[in-house]
This record gives sequence, C-alpha cells and structure tokens, in this order.
Amino acid sequence: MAARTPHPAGTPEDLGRAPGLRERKKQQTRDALVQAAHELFLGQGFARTTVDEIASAVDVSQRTFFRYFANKDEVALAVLADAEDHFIHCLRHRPAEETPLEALRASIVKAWRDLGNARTPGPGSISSALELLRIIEDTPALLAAHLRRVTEQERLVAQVLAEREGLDPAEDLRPVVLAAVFGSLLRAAHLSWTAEQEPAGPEGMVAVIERHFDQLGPALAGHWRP
Amino acid sequence: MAARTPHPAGTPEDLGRAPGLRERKKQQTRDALVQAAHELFLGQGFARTTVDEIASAVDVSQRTFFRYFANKDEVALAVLADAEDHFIHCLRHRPAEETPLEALRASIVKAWRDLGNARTPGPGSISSALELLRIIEDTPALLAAHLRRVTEQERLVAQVLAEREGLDPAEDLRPVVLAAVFGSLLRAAHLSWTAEQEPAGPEGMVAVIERHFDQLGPALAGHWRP
DNA sequence: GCAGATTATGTCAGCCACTGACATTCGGCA
DNA sequence: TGCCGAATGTCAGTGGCTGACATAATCTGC
Repeated sequence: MAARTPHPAGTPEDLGRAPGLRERKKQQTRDALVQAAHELFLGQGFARTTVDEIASAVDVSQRTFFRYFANKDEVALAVLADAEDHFIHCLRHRPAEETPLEALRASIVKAWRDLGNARTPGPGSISSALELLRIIEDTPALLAAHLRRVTEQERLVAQVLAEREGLDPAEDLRPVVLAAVFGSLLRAAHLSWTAEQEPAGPEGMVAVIERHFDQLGPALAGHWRP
Repeated sequence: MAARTPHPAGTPEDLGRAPGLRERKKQQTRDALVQAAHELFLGQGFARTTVDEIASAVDVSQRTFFRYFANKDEVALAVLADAEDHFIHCLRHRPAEETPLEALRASIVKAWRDLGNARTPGPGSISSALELLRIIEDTPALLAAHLRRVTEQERLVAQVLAEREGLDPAEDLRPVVLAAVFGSLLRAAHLSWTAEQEPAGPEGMVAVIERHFDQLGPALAGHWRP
C-alpha cells in the first residue's frame, strides 16, 4: 500500500534504508499510470478514455491497473492528493496563537503557494492539477468522487483542529462545524475559479480563496440590503 | 420528464385537467420502482441489489428501468428529492424581514417538521427516507452521488437568496458563500445524526440541526480555549 | 550465486451497469 | 375504428470491475 510520496525520498523522515528495486518499480508504474491517465483525460475527456487505453499506454494489463487504483476515478483524483496532504501538514504546524479560522486560512494559502513554487511545469505539476480541477468540475462522476474525498478530508481537518485546541470532538461541535464551513468555502472558491476566467495558476486560486474568506463575515451578518 | 410530484395532485397549481391513463401509469411504475428498490436496498444493501432484481420485482424490463432513472444511484436518492423540493419552497416563502441566515434555519426546520407530519408511515415515508440516509452515508458510491446532488441544491439556494435580497450573484459572493456554509452545516448534522444514536425521526433530526446552527458563531469566533 | 518463499503481473472467464437500435404494443384521439 | 406517437420489450454490445489461477519477477537466507 505504499502509495503517495508527497515529497521525494531522502528526507530525514524515512528512516528505513533506500527502498528496494521492487518498491521503486511499483512507484514508477504508478506514476506512469497517473501521468498517462492524466494526459488522456485532458486530451479526450474522462468518459471517452477507457481503462484499457490507460493500461496499454503504460504497457500493463487492465488487471494491473485495478491493482493500483480501485477505479477509474481514483487515478484522476490521485494528482490532488499531494496538495491535500501538504495542506494538512501546513495546518499541523501553524503557531498555536492563531485562532482556528486564521490557521485554516493561512494553511491553505501557504499550501497553494508552496506547491506553486516547488514543482516544475509539466504533467503532474500544479498547473496540470489545476487543469484537472476543470475536468472534475464538469464530469459528474468525477465530481461526485471528488466531493466524497473532500468530506473525508473535512473529517481529518476537524480532528486536527480538535487536537490543536485540546478538545474532545465527541463533545464539542465547533471543530466539526468549522471544518465543514471551511470545506464548503474552498469548494465555492474552486467553483468560482473554474467557472469564471480567473487568473490561472496557484496565485489566481489563492486570490479567489482569499476573496471568499473575506465574504464569510458579511455573509453571516444580519441583513444584506444596502 | 414529468417526474417528481412533491404534493398530491389536485392542488390549485395544476391547471391542466386530470392526467390521462398513460401519465398515471407512468407515475405508478416509477413509484413502484422507487419503492421496490428502497425495500431491496434496506433489506440486502445497495451493492448486493442488482438493477435486474429491482426491475423484475416490478415486472418491467431492465431497459425500462433505465428509461426512468439514469442509473442505480438515482432511484435510491429519489426519495430525498421531495424533502429538498419542499425545503426550497419553504425558503421562497420566508418573510423578507428575516436575515438570510435566519430564513435558512427556519426553512430547514419547517421543512422537516412538515414532512414529519404530512406523511403516513410505511415505505416512501419520511422515516424510511431517514433510514435511507444511513445507507447513503456508508455506501461510498451513493454518498458520492448524494453529495453531488447536495451541491446542485446549494447552487439553487444561492440563487434563491440572491433573488430574495435583490443581488447580482455574479458580483456579490455572499449568497454563494452562505449557501455553501449552510450546505456544509446540514451535512455535518446529517453525519452526526447517522453516526450517533440521536433520537430517530424528523424531530431528532431537527434537534441535531439546531445544535449545529448554534455552534456556527462560536466556531468562527476567535480562540476556543476555555 | 542458488533454492525457496513472497509478491507483482498476466490471462481468462464472468458479472453487472448502462446504451443504441429496432420491433411491438398500448394509450390518445380524430 | 383506425391511425399516430409514446412506452415497453428484446437483443446485442461496450466497458468497469473482480475472482481464480498460472507465471514471472524480486527478495531472503544460505
């Protein structure tokens, strides 16, 4: 199950020695599958791409594909997993003085910025991950799968928030509520970003997210009439 | 595409005369399919129920099933559509003095209460719709489809809010943001309701929803530490 | 280096969701 | 009654996905 490697090997964390040939080959196949799928999806759309195509583009059997990914959705969403992992990592390391809401906002902005800087252009990069967001947003099946992942992520966020503030999530609803609000805010931002002609790239996304955050207070405030 | 009939025929709205035999039979088949599917899902689970089973339980070909529902998910979620429609209806008729947030809260509470009163027990009733929520929540494929519907509903809510307040949704982000927050709040409530042993039935659900609403302010407030 | 245990992969057969094409039957209506 | 259009059935086919088993590749201790 050694799947996603958010950061290249060699970091202090992985105290185990270099992974064997077997492990490396597995990672390699997986990456190749993701990339091939990605290109095919961008080129001819998600629905018009068959799993057989993806598999044979990498010279493996269809069966092997399904040993790496539970379904066709998963290979499409795999690219976003990195960003999500990194966001959680950022959130865990925010200073304790920040309010929960501040911490969330700062983390998501930092996460996008980091990823924007750290990666080289090309397939698998952030910009193509963002292109993927567009595909997701107008492919019902993919959107559905994506939303499910997002809610799982929300659960994780709630948990991290509760730990951070030393609360019992079973008793206190605030972490869950805030995580939910945050998640929906992000989704609204994604939607704006894909719908309108926002400046592309991570910075454009950051701008849209900030704009939505700024409307949180006003939206919940009393009356809206001018 | 005359599909859902939120309220029995005979209301002042339907100015057309009684629908012909053909129309009635169609509605009948549809209802039968929903009910048969519902029972099978509750009895043996969603995944272990095939479309063929559902179809032949109603003495209809599989092909016909797919002329009524685009996919297996849809027949499962059809039961919830009533509640959603009714909620939107409630929202449209809230007094203009209420703040948007108040209107949303009042609408969702009223919607559940109404549906709890109006229906007789049995399949297709609210209580079995609520049972269905449990199935949805732990059937990944269904959950995904459900979430997609929910977000469509959010878009509609945002639109209604914008109309209500006389705003241009392209300019003002508040309707979108509030709709998103509201949607996520509801989902968190549903999750609580299915996870914990909340009192069943509409009133239990209303209680959970109210509790989550009450935490909205505190969750967004500054620090949480006691 | 080499057996033998592990593990990844390929092949094959099969289920099931879903779809297009065409024939048939049934309700609406003159 | 007889015609038209809509609903249904039948059939064949595609594609996602899975279990079972055989084969080939890596790893492990020697």
